[in-house]
This record gives sequence, structure tokens and C-alpha cells, in this order.
Amino acid sequence: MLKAMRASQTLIPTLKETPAEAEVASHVLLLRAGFIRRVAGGLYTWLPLGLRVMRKIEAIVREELARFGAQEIQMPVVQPADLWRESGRWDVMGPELMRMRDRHERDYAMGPTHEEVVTDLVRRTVDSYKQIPLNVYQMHTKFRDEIRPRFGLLRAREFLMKDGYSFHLDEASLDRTYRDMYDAYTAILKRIGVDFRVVEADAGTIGDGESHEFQVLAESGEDLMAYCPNSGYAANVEKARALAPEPSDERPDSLGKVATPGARTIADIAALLRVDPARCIKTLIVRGAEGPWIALVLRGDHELNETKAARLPPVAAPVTFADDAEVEAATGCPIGSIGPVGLELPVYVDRSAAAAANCVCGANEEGFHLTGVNWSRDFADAEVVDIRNVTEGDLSPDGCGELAFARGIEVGHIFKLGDKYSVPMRLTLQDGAGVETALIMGCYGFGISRLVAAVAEQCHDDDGIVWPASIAPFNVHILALDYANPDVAAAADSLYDACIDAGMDVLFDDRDERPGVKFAESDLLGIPHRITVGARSLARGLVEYKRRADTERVLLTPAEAVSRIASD
RNA sequence: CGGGGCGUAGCGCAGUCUGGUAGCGCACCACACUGGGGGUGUGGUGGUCGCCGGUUCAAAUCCGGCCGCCCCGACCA
Repeated sequence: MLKAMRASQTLIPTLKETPAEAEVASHVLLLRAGFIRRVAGGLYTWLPLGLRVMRKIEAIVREELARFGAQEIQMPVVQPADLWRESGRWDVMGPELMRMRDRHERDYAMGPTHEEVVTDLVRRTVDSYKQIPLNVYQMHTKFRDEIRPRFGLLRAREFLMKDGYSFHLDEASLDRTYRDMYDAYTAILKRIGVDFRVVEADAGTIGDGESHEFQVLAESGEDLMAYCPNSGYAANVEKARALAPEPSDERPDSLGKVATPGARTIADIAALLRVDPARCIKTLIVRGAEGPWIALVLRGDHELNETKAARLPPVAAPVTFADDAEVEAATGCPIGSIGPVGLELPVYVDRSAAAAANCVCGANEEGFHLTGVNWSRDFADAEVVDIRNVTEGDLSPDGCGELAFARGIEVGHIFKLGDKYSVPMRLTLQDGAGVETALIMGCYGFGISRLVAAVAEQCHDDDGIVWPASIAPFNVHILALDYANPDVAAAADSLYDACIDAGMDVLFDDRDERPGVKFAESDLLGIPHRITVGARSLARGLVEYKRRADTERVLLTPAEAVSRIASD
């Protein structure tokens, strides 16, 4: 990568106005600062400055992974369908998997991830247990045909990801590598200098084992995390366990039935009967994995956690809600008046709803609700499960305090895969005792291109991006306010050379632009250190130094400015 | 895929309701002034009005279909 560039000879197409296509800060700023350009939905071209940021992240990732013995390889984007059929994912993956056919009518996938290819590699190349554990990774373009690409680079269809895979004979070995990758990701994000949080995560369809996400904190993040300020507990809300509440010691009232004409929602019922929504019970009808329909019961003030619900074996994954007609067909009663008491469907009740006393719920008769409803007496057949989202203020699962919420952008995700791929793809080795054993695997993803946007999302102000020095496209931005002035040009040129000699990455704005343009664009680009060379202060032999993150400006000699930056 | 919004010059927009010469700001080119926070003036360049079809003497404008983009939802190793 070139250390130094002149702005007059570099493609930096800045925009004064926000393009209509962009909404979120990172997308707006990366477009305006000339880092990226959109080609089509979810597809972007990386321009020189954007690419420099991405390359710097790559370099940091490589260095940190090398410390833990991970080996870099590169696998093809285009992958034969046969491998995907072997793992079973050819049929399981939906349209998100981009499929294509070659001239011989053979099927291929555009790799969204590389478990199949890497598993195939290892079974062909590793002959003895003495060659493992093995930890390999690549940094490569991934393709996922997202339903809705959005937020610029944050949810693109084609993106750069570091994906790593490890292979082990036993859990203890997998645990060690998993921990190493956990530590490596932590080191990478610390070194880059973003605020982040590591949270327990749901492994989704990729595995059933332990899993952690690395979330860059940002208000605009798509992920919601629950954490306990008093302890280390932190989990994606998808995953965060809701504790079982103490059962109520209230005496159960007798069941009553009241007319509730026209009331359809919990809010309607709570207002009409003047009860707390926490004393209302809602019943959701979802598609069953085999049978027709399943009822899920929650307290009125709680939300269904679809990830948890989808993990109930009788519930079809992903969770699919019955529509109005299907509810009526399944229960004989329209949405708004259904309830768990006497319902002729399998019923699962959330722990909190089961613990609530004397509740209101639908009577399974249009326009009527029951009062004084108690799980233990009135629908005790229902199995008690954890299927709700935790809420702010809930007791932390470790009992150390109350949960608080934060939003984040997922930039890393590590999984223990177990034998999910090694068994169907017959990846086995003889262990030391000569017993043929399926290997177990770990998988470690890190979104390089997404991190570029996540950092911009977190590190910006009203004027533009404020890059951390670790990944800024350049470290120093020299502005020659009037390059046509021979004195300014001479001073700026020699300052430029001095920065190069000092080993700095420097962008030199030598263009014939007005000062205001140069200042505004400099703020937009977000290079950490700015040195302004103008005729006015140069008359006293001085230049102006300013950090992008600060408001303070100081006048220094050129040599002082360089050493100031060098010692930063 | 469901709901909403949008598509007119490289970018940001007006004009569409009520059919009749395609406009404004920025950018770009030339010249002059200016020169420490997106400067001023004068003169220019640049548009199949997303695409296809229909109605009409006449369509950016009305009608039908399609495509694309953005937002919300669903979805998401």
C-alpha cells in the first residue's frame, strides 16, 4: 500500500449533499467522503480511501490471528453443489444461497460461508490425528442473496469476511481454540479502538453449541443486547434467559367470564377491564413442526422470543404465525378472544405467565374473556417454558442485578459446530487408540467490510467520520491552502517529504481548491492529524496542527508538527 | 414477499393534481475577481423526464404493465 498520495491525483469523489439512496450515518458518510459507490442493491465498489481502511483492518486481523497459530488459506467463491448436498444444506438453505449452473448444466453455489469446502479439504489432506488441532482461515468475498440488503455496507449481499475453521479430536481441544479465537477477536477490536461488547449468542442453524457474538456498540445497530452492569453477563436478547419468577402467593380467585365486545388487543382488554397488562395473558397460534397448530402463552406485557420458540421441538422453525382465518379454523374463535383454558391444542406457557396469578385471558368465545385465571389450576396441562424476550429491569440470569439494554452491530461470531459437518461429510480420523472418530469443529466469522461501516457508525460527528488512527486511510492530512503560492508550495512539499521520511501515511491536498473546501473535506474524510500550510502563518514560519477528534488548533513549526504526530 | 415512499442533467430537487417551449441549486467548462471553513460575478456544456405499451392533435404530466431504489415488517453462517 502506498504510504503517500497527492489528492490531486487520487480518486476521492466527495459529495456535498446526502445521496437519496442513503439513510444511516455510516452509509451517508462513506458515500459522501468518496470511500465507496453503489453498483446495485447491496453491491459496492471500494474506492481508494475505503479500500485502504479495509486493508488496514485485514492487516490487523492477520497479525492477531497469527499470534494464535491460525493459518491463512483461500478457497473458491464458486463451490460445487455436490458438497452442499453432502452436508444437506443444498436443500435446507433457502434462496439466500445464490445458485448457478455452468455450461455443462452442473450446479454451483456462490459461497455464503465455507464449512463444506473446508471440511472437504481437511478430509483430503489430513491423514493423522497428529496433524490436528488445525486452525485455518481465509479473508474472502462472500455472497448472500439477502431478502433486503440495507444500511449500505452493514447488510450487503457481497462482502468481505474473515472466516476461520478449526478441527479437533476432543472437546478440550476445541475449547482451547475457541478461547483463543475469542481472545484474538477481543484483541483485534481493542487494537482498532472501537467500543464493543462480547455477548452470548444463539447459534442459529449453524450449530447447537456455545456461541459468542462481538458487537460494536451503535444506536443504529440491528442487534439488541441485554447485559448486567454489575457482572460480566451479556447476551443477545435472542438468547438471554428469562429467570423463572417466584410463584405468586396470591389466593386464586374463582374463574369468571366477562363480555368484552370489540376488544382485540391486550391494550384494549387492559383499558376495558382496568387491569395491568401484566395480568393479561396473550395466546399466540403458531405452526407446528408436524401437527397443525401450537398455542404459545405469554404475559400481556411480554414479547415472544421467536428464537427460543423455534427451538421447541413441536414448533416449526422458523416461527410462523397463523393468520386470522387459520386461527379461527384452529380454535373456532377469532383472534382477540382466544385463551389457553380449555383450548384443544398443545399449549406452551412462558414461565412468567405461568407464575402470574388471577389473570385475564380470552374465553375462546368471540367477545368474552375469563378472569381469575391461574395456570396451575386452569390450564396445568400446558408445559412451562422460557419463550419470552427479557426486558430492561429483569433480574439478570446470574442473579447479580438488573438487565440493561444496548444496541450493537455484529462484526464477529464464533461457534462450536460439533460434528454437524464432519458426520455427514465423513470427516474422521483414528485416534491414538486406533478408534475411528468424527472430528469436531469450530467456526469463527469476522465481517471485515461490515466493520468499516460499524466503525464509521460509531466514530463520526456532524462534519464527517473520525477514524481511529489504527485503521484511518491515512494518518496525516496536509492541506496546502494556496498551492499556487510558491512559498506555500515549497513549505508544503517539504512537509510532505518530512512526513514520508518519518514513515507516516500521508494524504497531501495539493489541489487548487479554496480553503473552505479543503477544511470541509478534511473533516469529512476523518484523517486523524491535520496540518494546514497557509501563507498567513507561514510568514512566521509556522503551520497549523489540529487533531480531527479535537477542536484545539496550535501553531507549530513544520518540524514540531511532524514530531508531535510521531509521538502521538 | 406484505405495507409505505420515490424514480426529471453527475448530485440534491421543483414541475405531475389541472396535458401544450423541460426548470432551479450544486458540480463541470471558460474568463475575471477572491484566497484560513463548501466564496462572487459573467458566459457556457450537459436531460431517450426509469422502461414498454395505451389514450390524445399534443404526454414528464392521464391509464395499464414492468424494472429499479429507500424505509418499516418478515428473514438473516
